[in-house]
Amino acid sequence: MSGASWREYGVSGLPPVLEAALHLFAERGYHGTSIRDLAAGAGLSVPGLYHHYRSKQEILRALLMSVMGDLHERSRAALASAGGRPSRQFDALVESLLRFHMFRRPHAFVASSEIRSLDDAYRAEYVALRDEQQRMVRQVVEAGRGAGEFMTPYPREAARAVATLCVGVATWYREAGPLTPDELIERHIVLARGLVGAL
Amino acid sequence: MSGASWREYGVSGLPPVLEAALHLFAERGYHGTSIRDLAAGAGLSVPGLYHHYRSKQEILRALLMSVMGDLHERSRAALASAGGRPSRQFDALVESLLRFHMFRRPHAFVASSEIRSLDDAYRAEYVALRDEQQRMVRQVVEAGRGAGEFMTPYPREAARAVATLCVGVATWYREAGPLTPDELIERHIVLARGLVGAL
DNA sequence: ATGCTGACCGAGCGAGCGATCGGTCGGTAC
DNA sequence: GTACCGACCGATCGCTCGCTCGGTCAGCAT
Repeated sequence: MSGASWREYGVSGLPPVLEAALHLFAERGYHGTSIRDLAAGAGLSVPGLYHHYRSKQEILRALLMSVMGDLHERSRAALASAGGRPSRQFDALVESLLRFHMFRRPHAFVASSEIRSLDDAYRAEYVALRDEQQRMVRQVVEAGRGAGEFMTPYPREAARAVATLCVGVATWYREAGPLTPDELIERHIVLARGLVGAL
Repeated sequence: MSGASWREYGVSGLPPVLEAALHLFAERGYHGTSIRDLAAGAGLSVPGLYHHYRSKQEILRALLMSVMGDLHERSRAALASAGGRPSRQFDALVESLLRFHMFRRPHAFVASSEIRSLDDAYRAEYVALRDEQQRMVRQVVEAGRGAGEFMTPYPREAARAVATLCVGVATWYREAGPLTPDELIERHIVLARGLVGAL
């Protein structure tokens, strides 16, 4: 999760409690999952679980922060590996977002659907990370327009649409689908380029 | 909600209990909302609420079905009002989807985020409605490609992207935003046309 | 006047909730 | 050998959950 390439996705390396929380939250939601479900999923007793985390809320926070940290690290790595041209940066960033939302599908799904279950204090720091992510896309799109590489008349809306498109992958992607991940990525990069009016 | 034009959005006309459920579910989610919250929101006692609905689950079902029914009716009306050319049908369908996700934002949000809280039996009938909605977009895109009006090499993925784009509006749209609804709709129709390669 | 019906409510049920108490146990340090 | 530590558990706390029981009461028909 740390030194690896932004394109590589192995096991997610989450601590056992968070791994269990991930799948339970994805299936039933935070409020639909009890502390006993979490303990059973992690192979622990209820007090055993409280030995590792101070509250149910802290489990949610630790999970969301870990997921957003991973996404953020990969996005920055993708941008950094793409050289100076905005159109190349755009392709890399979109590819990275697509891969993340395919190969970390439950992670991304829980991260976006359980923001509202976070306590106010935690939510603020989380939303800051999420906005920074959005800003990365917007800045690349605006840079591309400035460089004459993207022709969209609405760079702000186009950037948001690109982000929506990538994030939306987590709602429908299935491993058993008719297309390979690489085929899907290629097609969606084409769609994303269409959104920003790439030449 | 019944005989009106697909472009018009007044008060949503939901029964009081469902109106309360809508706002509470949007804010805290189904499992995060108690039957006491619902009763208080509707100005009723707990047994008073059970006089109108047999269970909490049935309240969720009634709400989601009402929302999907409205969406479906408007989409069909939009298509029917657009004449025979696929590109006109596409514009009308996209506009209708965008309007719905702007002016019925909490409705659409709850409908998409609380599917998993529906019991299996109810979920099946709901998903059927949702798939039919998706199919309407796909058929228009494929018809447009067949008629030589859309040039996308990936009609299936483009159709899904258009639907994702429209549905995504419900996650970020705010009345207080810098653009008027009509401006937003115009820009997003341009983006959607870009996705399908409209001429 | 009586009886019926639809719309409600106060009180409270058993079950399950998140969280905590006071432990036990296998290791490591000295 | 003994003192300590992190990792964990059985039992149980006070509370809230979805739901129900046994009513009340206004309005209307007979």
